[in-house]
Amino acid sequence: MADPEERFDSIIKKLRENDHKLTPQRLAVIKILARSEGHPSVEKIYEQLQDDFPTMSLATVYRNVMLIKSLGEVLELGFADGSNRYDGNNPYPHPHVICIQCNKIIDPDLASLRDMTKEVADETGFEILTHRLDFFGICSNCMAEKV
Amino acid sequence: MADPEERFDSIIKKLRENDHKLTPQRLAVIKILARSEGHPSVEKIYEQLQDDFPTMSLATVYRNVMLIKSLGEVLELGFADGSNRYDGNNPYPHPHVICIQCNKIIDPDLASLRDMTKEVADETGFEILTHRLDFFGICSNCMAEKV
DNA sequence: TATTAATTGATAATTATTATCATTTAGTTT
DNA sequence: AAACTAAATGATAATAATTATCAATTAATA
Repeated sequence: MADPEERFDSIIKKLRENDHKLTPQRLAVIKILARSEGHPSVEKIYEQLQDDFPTMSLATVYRNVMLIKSLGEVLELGFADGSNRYDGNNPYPHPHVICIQCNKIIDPDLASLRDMTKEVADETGFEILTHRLDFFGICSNCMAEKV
Repeated sequence: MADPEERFDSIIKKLRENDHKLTPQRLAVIKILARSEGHPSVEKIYEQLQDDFPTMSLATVYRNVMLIKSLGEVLELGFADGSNRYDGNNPYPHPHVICIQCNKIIDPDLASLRDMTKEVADETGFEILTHRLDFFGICSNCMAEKV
C-alpha cells in the first residue's frame, strides 16, 4: 500500500500540470481515492462525502473520478454486474482479491505475473499494454461468520 | 478450443436435465455460444440470428444467455465500459487476450496459473472460488494495419 | 477587485439490462 | 392425433447506472 499522502500529492501535481482547478469537492474526492480503502465505488465515495459536503452532487463525484482516471491516476475495476470500483492508491494494473460476501477488495503481493505477460505476448503475437487479474472468494472474516 | 458440437451437446444435456424446453430460438442461441467465435456480445448474437429468425426478440437472446449462464455453461466477461461478452466454448475461468482495436478476444494457453491461485489463497487467507485474467493489447492484424 | 473559463448542482437523457404480460408453443397426456 | 399446461416468446415498459445539459457559482489570474 502506497502512502495515501504521497498519492494525494502526485494526483494534485498531475492536475496542476494539466491546468485543472482545485475545488474543495475535487480535493475531497481525491483524498478518498488516494487512500482507496476497500476500493470504493462512486456511490460509496459520494456517501463518505455527505457529512462534509451535504450539497455535493453525485455527478460531481462521477466527473472527478473520470477526470482522474483520464490522467491515469486511478484504476477502474468494472465488474460483470455493471458495478465499478476504484483504486487511486495503486493506479497501475495489479491483482485483486475480492470477497463475494462482503465485497471487500484487497491487494495481494504476487511475484509471478511479469513473466506471464511475456509468455502471453510471445504466444499470441499481441503487443500487451495492460492486464486485469481478479481472484474471487470468501475472506476469512466472512468464513468465520458462517459457522 | 473445445469442439463446438460437443459443447452444443453438453449444453442441451444440461437443459434437459433441468427440464427446460428446447425451442428453435434457444437452440440457435446455443449453437452460437457453443462456438463463441470471437466471444460475442448479446447484441452480436442477436445480429447473427436476424437472418434465420427475423422476428426474434432481443429479450429472448438475453433470457437464453442468462439461463445458460445460470447452468454454468457460459462464462460471462463483463467490462468496465458496461459491455458483456460470452464464452460458451470454454465456460470455466481462463485467461483472455483482448484487442483494444478490433475487440477480438482469444484464449491463450497459459501454464503458470494454477500455482498462482494457491499463492493467493495462502497469502490472503481467502478461500478462492474463481478468478478472472484478461490481457489487453493490440493484435498482430491491427498492428500491421497501422503501418 | 474584476474577469473568465472551468466547475458545480440539479436534473434530463441515454443505454444496457430486466420485468411484465398477452400470446404462442414444446412436451406430455389422454 | 387432439387437448392440455407450464414454459417460452415477442413487444414493450421499467429500471438503474452513467452521461449530457445548462444556468449559477467559483478558482485562478490579471
